[in-house]
Amino acid sequence: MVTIQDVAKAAGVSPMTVSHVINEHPHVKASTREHVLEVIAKLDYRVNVAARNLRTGRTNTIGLAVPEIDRPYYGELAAAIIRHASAFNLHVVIEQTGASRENELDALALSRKLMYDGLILSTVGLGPNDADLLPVDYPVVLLGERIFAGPLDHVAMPNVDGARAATQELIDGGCKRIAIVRDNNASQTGMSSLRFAGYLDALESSGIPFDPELSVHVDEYSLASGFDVGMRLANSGLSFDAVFCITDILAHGLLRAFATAQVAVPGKVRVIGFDNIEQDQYSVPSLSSVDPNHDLMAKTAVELLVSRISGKPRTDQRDYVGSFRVVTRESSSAPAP
Amino acid sequence: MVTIQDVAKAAGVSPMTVSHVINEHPHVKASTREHVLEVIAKLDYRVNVAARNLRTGRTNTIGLAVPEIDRPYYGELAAAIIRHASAFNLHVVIEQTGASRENELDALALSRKLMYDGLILSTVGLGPNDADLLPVDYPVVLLGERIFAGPLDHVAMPNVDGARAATQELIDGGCKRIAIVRDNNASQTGMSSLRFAGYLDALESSGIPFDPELSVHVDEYSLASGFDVGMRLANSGLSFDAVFCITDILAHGLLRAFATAQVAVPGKVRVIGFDNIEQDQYSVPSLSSVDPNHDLMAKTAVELLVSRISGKPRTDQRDYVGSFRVVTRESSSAPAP
DNA sequence: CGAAACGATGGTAACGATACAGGACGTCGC
DNA sequence: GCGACGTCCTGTATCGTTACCATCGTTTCG
Repeated sequence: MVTIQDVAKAAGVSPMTVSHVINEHPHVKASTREHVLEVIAKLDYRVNVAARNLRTGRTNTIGLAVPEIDRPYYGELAAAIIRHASAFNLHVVIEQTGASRENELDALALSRKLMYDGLILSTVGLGPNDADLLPVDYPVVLLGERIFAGPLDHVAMPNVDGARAATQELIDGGCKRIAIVRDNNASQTGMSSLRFAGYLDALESSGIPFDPELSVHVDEYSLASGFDVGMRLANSGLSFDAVFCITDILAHGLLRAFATAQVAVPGKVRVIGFDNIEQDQYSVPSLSSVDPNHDLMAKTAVELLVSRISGKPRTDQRDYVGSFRVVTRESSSAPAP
Repeated sequence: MVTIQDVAKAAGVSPMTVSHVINEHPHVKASTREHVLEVIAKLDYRVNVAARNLRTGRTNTIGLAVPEIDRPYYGELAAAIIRHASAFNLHVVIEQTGASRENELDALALSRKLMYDGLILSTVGLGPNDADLLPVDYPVVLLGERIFAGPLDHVAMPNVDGARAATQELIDGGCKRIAIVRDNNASQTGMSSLRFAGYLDALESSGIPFDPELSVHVDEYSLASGFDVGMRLANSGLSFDAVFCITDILAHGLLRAFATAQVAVPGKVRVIGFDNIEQDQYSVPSLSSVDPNHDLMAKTAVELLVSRISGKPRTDQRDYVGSFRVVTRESSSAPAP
């Protein structure tokens, strides 16, 4: 392996000068720089990142812990985060936590092994009781719900407002019996509860009573669960004229179930989701949704993390709650005559 | 920061003993181990990964370079690779190359900076002329086409056979005018050409003449392109009774276009894709596809890479070509009476 | 009973880069 | 003419860990 020493020797300068050239420090004569660069090219020298990391105490790498990277929502988020991180010369390591509490904590532990300069953690499994386990002295940005009282930076979706607007969209379409599909996590702080709260809000302000029978539950956010719940609803004998799925992936599973069960959407039942994943535009029918502006969330999270990494003191814990807009598509529109 | 020295001092042993404990070396008395572990826990000591990397020359991290992580195919692949890599205690850094040649080369360069122990490279942008740029002395597994003559390990999909089988599925369904949607990359070695070859094969062995008008092209593999091409086909006035899309993502865009243009699938036109992404089961209509067994490919790629990393000489460059099966769903089945 | 083998521990020297401090030289201002 | 400052370059001392080898008991076995 060719080291910085070898380059220095071959170029007739000190290792420090080579280092200065590599790191684009000023105060290196143009001719020297050229020459060193030539030698670097000739010897095919590559910096040893491990050595640099050890010396500088930085890795230029951040961790991104998400439940599963093959869910479209997280895929799109990860893509955006990687893109924004690369603007700061940061690499991104993806940890799949499978929404398990242990794995989320593992990701944190890794960060603190100095493997990452910081961590963006999409919490799903952690609960309020885990607040103590979170490091205060380490750059972490939580993406998702504000579960903790602790002083951590936080980028959240407009869950309550978005869900209220989604429900309102259905109400505005004349629907009165609006089912909601959510997960059965009892936590009061999770996404599910927040979106449920928005749904209740919207019902209440329109004077529509909430029917507990119309709140149906899934175990996980997947197409398969959405399909199951769609089938259950279709065959339940319940009367309903709309469904709000708290994530798009559930909605797509449910749409498929309704197609199979011959429940016309939007003819008989209107459907709306949340997340505005790309697929929404291309399903049959296309899916109305709440667009939380992934890209901006990703950008915000990265910037927040970068500012922590570069040493901003944690005195001012910051919360960012994104904006949203409702995107109306076929699934919640009046059917063509 | 608490170092191994601090632990050693506090435990009354040498740093080496602590190191042995951490790395689970044998020949440490159980009581000593216990005690050291206690001290580690008490001091909240964490290994400094950078120092370890420097000393051992390994990072326990591999790179995965894919065009875009938010495409379902790559998302599913990445999820599988991360899962399999973690069985070897390897972390995965994802680089998005955007299918550009430069970025693919960059990913390689990073690897050689010893940032990664090895690289799984999903080539799309590189061409046969770039063979020289590929390192022979570095663990790399190519995922995708065998573009290079060079001695690199390689995990490929059964492109030709899979495409032949997909086309045959349509022929078996009685179709005679079968369109193909592929990209307009002229390279003879790329996925597009291979799948096209399989398509031609199938036509020929059934004595169906190939009509160049039925070969339509896209710029990229995306829902949007699939939609465009679907619209173009629907409005082209061409007569066709089936479409083979060389990736599922194109097929889903196309299905949506056909829904919009009121081209009945499978009633009027049958459609089949390639990749068998999860979404295929849940679209309306559900999409027939060729399943290349992602998970096995991911497993193979990781294992191949691991064997190179652990020093197997590169004398026996290995090619692995996966198996496949055709999954028949609504889009290529006789419509319900 | 002595030699060999083994189990448990520790000393030393890197791994390859950069932080820091400082030296040599030239230029500028007054 | 002389100090002050800026430019360009270099020597030294680590960063925290593990590889390698040595050491010292203790056990085993012929």
